[in-house]
Amino acid sequence: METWNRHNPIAQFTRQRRKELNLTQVELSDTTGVGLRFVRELEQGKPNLMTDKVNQVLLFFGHELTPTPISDETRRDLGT
Amino acid sequence: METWNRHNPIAQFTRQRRKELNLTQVELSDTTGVGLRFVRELEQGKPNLMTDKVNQVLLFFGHELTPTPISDETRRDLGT
DNA sequence: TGAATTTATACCTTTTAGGGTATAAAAAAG
DNA sequence: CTTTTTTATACCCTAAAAGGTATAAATTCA
Repeated sequence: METWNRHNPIAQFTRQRRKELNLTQVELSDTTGVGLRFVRELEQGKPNLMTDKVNQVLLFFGHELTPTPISDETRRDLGT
Repeated sequence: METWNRHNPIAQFTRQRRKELNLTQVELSDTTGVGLRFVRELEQGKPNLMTDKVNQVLLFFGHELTPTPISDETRRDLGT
């Protein structure tokens, strides 16, 4: 099983934004319409998610998934 | 069923980069290790993909999926 | 401290993404 | 134009994501 990583870009972004708005995971789940379990797996860095669910959450923060140059953080994870 | 969109950021990016390198879908499939069908669905803008598969392809181009502010293109799609 | 709230883990079920392959359509090459 | 290559569509199958819920751990705050 691939390993989870709470510090991947998506997980980190979501958790940070949610906290900034002082929302609980339950509230974020309700407002975005995704399941509570999904919010949790997302924030805990589950390695495999469906893009439309992720975007459903990101949209709430005015964001979406797009390809960007690999970050140092990620490069470190890849052992490069 | 949600509608496909060949012009979404991920689809567009992948197709463009692949062409720049003069690769066929088959070649991209082989070198990245994802199925050929996946490459096709990706480039044709299937609305729902798994993030790790997408990243498996993007990695080949030195990129990865991250949250970015919503583009005008996407905003148009959302009818906003 | 202890009570209340928030987050994390575990189990089961339904749905669907992705792989493989075979075929058709379209594009490129000759 | 005809042939070859590339891309697109259609089918079945398997694996796993996402949902719901119940419980446990951790955090907050009185």
